[in-house]
Amino acid sequence: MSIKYTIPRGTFDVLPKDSYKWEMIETKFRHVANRFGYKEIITPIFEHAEVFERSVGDTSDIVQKEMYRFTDRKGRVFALRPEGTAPVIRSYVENNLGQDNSPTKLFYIGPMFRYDRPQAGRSRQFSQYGIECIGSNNPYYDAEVIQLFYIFLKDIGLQNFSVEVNSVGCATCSESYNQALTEYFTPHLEELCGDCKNRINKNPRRLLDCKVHSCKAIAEHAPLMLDYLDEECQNHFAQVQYYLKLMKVPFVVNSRIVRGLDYYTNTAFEFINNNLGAQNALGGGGRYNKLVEQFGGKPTPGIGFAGGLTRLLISMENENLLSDIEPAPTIYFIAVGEEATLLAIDMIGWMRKNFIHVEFFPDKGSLKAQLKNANRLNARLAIIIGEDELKRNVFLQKDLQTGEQIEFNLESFEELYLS
RNA sequence: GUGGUUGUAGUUCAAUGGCAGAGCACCGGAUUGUGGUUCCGGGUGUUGUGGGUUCGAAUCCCAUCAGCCACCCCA
Repeated sequence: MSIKYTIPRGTFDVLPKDSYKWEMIETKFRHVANRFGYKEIITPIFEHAEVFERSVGDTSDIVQKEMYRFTDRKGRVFALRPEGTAPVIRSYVENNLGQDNSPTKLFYIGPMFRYDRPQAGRSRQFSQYGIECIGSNNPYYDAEVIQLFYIFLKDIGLQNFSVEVNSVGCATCSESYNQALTEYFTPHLEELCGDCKNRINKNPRRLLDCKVHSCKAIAEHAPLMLDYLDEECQNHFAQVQYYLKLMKVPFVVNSRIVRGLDYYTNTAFEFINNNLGAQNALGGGGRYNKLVEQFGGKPTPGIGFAGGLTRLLISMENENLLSDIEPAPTIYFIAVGEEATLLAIDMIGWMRKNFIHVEFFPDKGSLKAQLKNANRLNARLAIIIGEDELKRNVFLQKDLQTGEQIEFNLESFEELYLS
């Protein structure tokens, strides 16, 4: 008896027709990151659960509802990583990466896991690419991080997205702002939705984000974070914008950006693509000046972003950036008869050693079927060797675009294909 | 976690409770050794899964799984 297995909910296989697109995007990202001086870091897919609980915030949805937690044989509690920053900071501190004075620039690409109801652009295992710049509070780096993301998307050819920036302030302005918000919303308490009634004390900032109409109307006139920044934070934000203009990165200030992870301070930003539907964020990030300390390192500022690979692919598909780039073979080899096949195996081995993309299907059937297949694979040339050619010590090379067919001596084979 | 919606061939989709079909793709032939165009032929299926109602279920009912959409959350 055989059982048919199915893939776990909210996951997907990246099939050959798509995997080369993934690879292409990853390669482009690596190139851009390298150009900016970022180096790749690869951390495990699971960590001690505490790594996330303490940094992402133990009241956040990610930790409370969405983390894949498990216990190993010795009772240690681990979690599949729901995001990339915390592991990088853990590694930064654990390995003392901040030795030289300049900021440490790291990037990563890999799968993340969150237990959530699947939807377009949202799955339980998803791939993120991201960078972290650790060791400087210079607003230049805030701008540089945003610039890198921007250049990466432009590099890939994406047109339709916008950059939104905000500042959520440091701990001090954050506190006075939260207070102002609570004061503003409390008189309206009865008009708010149930969720917002709960949120008002826990995290009043979330009320700004609520999609319920009545709440939205009230929130419209709520005090703005930007008005509660202290002088230092105001300055910082102004300089970030100044540098962004200098870098010619178009952006808008959106004072409503509220990041879902607790560790953000000062600069917060999102890259939005409105063709994506409800899950419209291509990526986002911000500054986290207290995070390294939280992990037991000495006080060190940092900033970074993370983007979703699948969402990027969806956006690119929408803008038709992914057609016709599947790699096609240079040569399709056809051998007819046993003796010719033996010779073919030898010749094909030589070609592959010499970096030529050769396709060969010894059991494909008739010459007709073989050529049909060559055509489907979009091969440039076909090499044909049958009994007749073998006798005369030659092989046929057919140009599959023009149909032109030339006969070559077998001896000239290596010389012909060396260039 | 909540609400809505969909599930039929490889794929896109048809089929009043009454023989499960079409386009594309695929395979074979016309041409026994020459592709892309053309012509001829071939349906490749556990109707997501499991129950129930019925003489009879792709169709109605229940459950379940999965996709999609929105909430939520965020990448």
